[in-house]
This record gives sequence, structure tokens and C-alpha cells, in this order.
Amino acid sequence: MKWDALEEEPCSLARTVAVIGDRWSLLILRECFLRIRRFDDFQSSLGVTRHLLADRLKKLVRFGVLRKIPYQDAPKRYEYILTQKGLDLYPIIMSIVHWGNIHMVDSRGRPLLHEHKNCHKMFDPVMVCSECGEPLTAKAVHVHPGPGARRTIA
Amino acid sequence: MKWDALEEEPCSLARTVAVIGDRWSLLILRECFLRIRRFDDFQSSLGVTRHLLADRLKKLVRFGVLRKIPYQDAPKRYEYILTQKGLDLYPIIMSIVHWGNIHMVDSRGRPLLHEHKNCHKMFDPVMVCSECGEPLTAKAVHVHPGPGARRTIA
DNA sequence: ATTGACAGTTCTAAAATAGAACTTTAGGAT
DNA sequence: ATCCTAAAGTTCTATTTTAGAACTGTCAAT
Repeated sequence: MKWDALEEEPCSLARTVAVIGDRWSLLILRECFLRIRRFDDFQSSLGVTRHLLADRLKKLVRFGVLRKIPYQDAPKRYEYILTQKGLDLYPIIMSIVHWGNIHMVDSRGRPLLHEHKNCHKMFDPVMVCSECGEPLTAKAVHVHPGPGARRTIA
Repeated sequence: MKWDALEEEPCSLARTVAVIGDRWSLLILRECFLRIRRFDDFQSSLGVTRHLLADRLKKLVRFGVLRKIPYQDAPKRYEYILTQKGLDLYPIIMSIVHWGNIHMVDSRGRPLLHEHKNCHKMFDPVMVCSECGEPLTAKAVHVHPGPGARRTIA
């Protein structure tokens, strides 16, 4: 299966994976949320090759996750900032970070702590149901075909 | 940078990406949450090559996300089921699905709908602060170095 | 004895990635 | 005028990963 085929699948996970489902895209997005915006800053903080960085930035712009904004005129230079579509990736990034915090830390503990500006406390992200507000678990969810489901073959 | 190097980074996102940060691992996990458990079922529902499927399943077992459970004796056969560590990936999977539902659906709408068994309603996942319960946004979060932070070079 | 299911393994060709060097545009120092 | 530096890429070759198909081994059923 080729990468482009993923975008066409009748599956919201597959289509999202087509956008962010590779290692460098996710690491680039991490940097974006940490306020990194410029090519060389991405390159030096990530250690990604310039070739791949250029490729992934182009792809993220194409998908509308990042936007190029000029920050100087001569020579013309741009920085990459998150669009609203990109900002909406925050729950994905945070849930990835949280899983790593729980399951992948070494003896020294968490690399980063997160403070919520609303309540001024260090927090963890919790995923809840939009309707009843209870925390979600896989076992408490039942899946139904939606309007965009693939029609059954037989 | 090599894949193994990711696991050593002082970053919970990078370490998680070392486990699930590739296209097939994420798609395999989707199937796991949809109750797929056996090699040939993964293979036919995903269209992944058998080679890569075997490789990824091995890796997910090695990281403790899946476990092989015998389901028949002659010949010895196993199925792959999510461990607690694997079940804890649910918020990641759901937030990926949700982003796709919002930003990647075509005119036909969502491929799947999710019903919460607690409240019997179709829901969306919402990420909230563990301390105050308010929905989280990137702009409302401030990051601090934690105990496992990389010491500054200079 | 032959066929089929299941769970892989092996093989070659094609694609993606790593790593380093090179290019372009322009400002400032000598 | 010439050289040096900065930023943002682009180009090149070698290595690694992936795709796609065929093959292997174990056992049950016919």
C-alpha cells in the first residue's frame, strides 16, 4: 500500500496517519508546540537531515497543518506556524506525551511537567466523554458504522 | 538518527514515537481496538505485507503493548491481545480518530460513530485537565523542565 | 494422499532515509 | 571590491526499509 492510498481509506485514523503517521512529522509538531518556527531551529534541535525536514515541512503545509509566514524581506524568509488545524493536533500530542510519561520514563522521571494556566497546577491530560464527562476507556465504548462507512462488499 | 536512538531521548513523545510512530503500528493498533487478534485477520483487513506484519507484531510484543496468548494446541497458535500498557494507548488512538473526523472526512461523513456505554450516547472525546476538569488547549499550557530533563549543555 | 488453514519466513525490486556537500540571496566586516 | 557569515533550502550517493510475491512447516479434515 502506498502513502497516498491511506488518505482515501474510509477511516479517520488512516487519514490522520497519512498526515502525521511518521516519526519526523510527530517530532516536528512537538517542536512547533514548543514554539520553534524556523528551518534551522528545527534542524538543530531535532538532528533531522535537511532533506527530510524540507520534505516534511512541505507536506505539513500541503495538508494545512502549518502555514508559511514571511518574517523578513531581503532575503525573503519564512517561518512555519501552526494553523488552527495544526493546533487541533494538541490532544494527540499530549496523549502521546502522557503515555510516555506513564510507560516509558526512566528512573530520573519525567522530562517535562505541564502547568495549566487556568488553575495554575501541574496536570495530566484526561480524555473524557463529551456527553457525560466520564473518563473514557476502550471497554466502555461501542462502535457503530457511520454515514461514511465503506459499504459492505457482499 | 536511528530508531533505537529515539528510545533514549529525554522526551516522552520521542520515546512513545519509538513504539508507535510508524504507519503500520498505528493501523495494527486500530485493529486491536476493534477486536482483531490473529495474524491472518490483521493481514487481510489491513493489506499489510506478511513480512512487515510479523515484524511489527514482534516489536509491539517486545515493547509490552501486545501479548501472545495460545488459543489452540495442535498446531500451537497464538493470538495477539492488548496488555494494560496497550489499552492505555486508547486516548492516543481516539484523539487521532477524532482529529480525522473533524479535519479529514469527505462529503459522506464519518466512517464510524462511537457510543459510550455509560451514558448510551454518541460522543466525541474531549481532553481535559486532571486538576480542574477544563478542556485543554495548547495556549493554556505552560511547560516546565521535569526531573528527567536533559541537563543544559552550557 | 491430498487439500486447506494458519502463521510465519525468504527473496528481489522499489522506495525512503541518512549524511554530507553544495547553492542562493543578502548583510556586514576588512 | 572581497571575504565571511546566516538562513533556507537542494543535490548527491550509500544504506536501510518496505512492497509484493512466493515459499515453508504443522496439523486437521476429506
